[in-house]
Amino acid sequence: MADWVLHVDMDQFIAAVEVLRRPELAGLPVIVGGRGDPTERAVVSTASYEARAFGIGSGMPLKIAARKAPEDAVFLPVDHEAYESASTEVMSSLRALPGVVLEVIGWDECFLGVETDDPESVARSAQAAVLEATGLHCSVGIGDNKVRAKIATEFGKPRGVFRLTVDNWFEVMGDKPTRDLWGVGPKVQKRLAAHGITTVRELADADEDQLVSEFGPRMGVWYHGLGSGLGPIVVDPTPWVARSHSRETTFQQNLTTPAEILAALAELAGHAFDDCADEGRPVVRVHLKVRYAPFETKTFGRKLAAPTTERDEVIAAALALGSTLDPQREVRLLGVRAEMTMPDSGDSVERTPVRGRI
DNA sequence: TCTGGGGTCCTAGGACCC
DNA sequence: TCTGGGGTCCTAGGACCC
Repeated sequence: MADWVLHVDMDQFIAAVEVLRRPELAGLPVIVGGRGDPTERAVVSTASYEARAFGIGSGMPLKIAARKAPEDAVFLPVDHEAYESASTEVMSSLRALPGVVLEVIGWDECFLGVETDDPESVARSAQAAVLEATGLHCSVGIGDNKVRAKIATEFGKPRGVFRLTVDNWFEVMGDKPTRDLWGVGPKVQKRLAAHGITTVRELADADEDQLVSEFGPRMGVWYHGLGSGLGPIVVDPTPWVARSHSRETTFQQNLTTPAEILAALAELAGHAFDDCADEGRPVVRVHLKVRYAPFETKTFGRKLAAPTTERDEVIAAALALGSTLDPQREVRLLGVRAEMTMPDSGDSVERTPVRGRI
């Protein structure tokens, strides 16, 4: 028996949840984002496969999506609670599978660790369990580590299963652009290309010292290994613990006066503090994010003199940071992040340098 | 043509200490 | 007249993910 990593990813999760509770939307282009008003400043969270056929995708401004969408397209507001509860059902149905360890990595995806000689059979059981419990479909990637399992899923979509291991890695991925690797975005793709590295195979064959001098000791080694599909194998069921909470808002009309900006900051800081307080942990640091119109973003923060559980102190810290903003410029987005103390847990966990939850 | 909101982690460089 | 070298902490910024 061998150890396998399965990556379970829901198909068009948010759109599927919406269609499930409104069966009359089945087969229509469904676009979920913002408050569901395509004339507002907001972006697409998820588009159904029918909408994707018109070139609409996640992250696209709703205004653009509206232009591409056909007459019968349906725009819906984001309903976090509905997706949260669907997500919980999905995860519990998977956790109930015999012999699996589950690590949640997002609303609609997770890793399963399992020891078996027939990972495809486990994958099919996972799909059946999720469908039975929720009426939703998912795809499953099978790998000999997390990186390969995660990438395999894309080849399984929709509703399929795909296996990617050291044996077929280069055959499947060798000629693909580096951008197809998990953790390589547009910027890193460009910096790699500047070194003559454009494909996965070229990344694997690259000189590691050169990558280290370009990206630093950690990321250089990580990217080099990524070319060969190397990655961690341990699936960690420990519940995820937030390190910080933030609130941000894009204003439909830009803010123009210091008074408006300070009022908005105080409100956001209060919400961010409350999110931390709900976890019973003090705030150690406050960050500000500001997007000046039209589109220049600045972030900066300050460590507090001491960890605090006082709401007023966190708001005061945010306002103090806010007083450094340029009063001459219009503000289109403000965000406040509150970082919390970490619970004592012997912080020796080895992390994967892929940003976001893992 | 217009670009959300919620997160995490890495790196460079300055400050400061010995 | 020439200003080390190592370590740690902090801040700002960048990049990526869902």
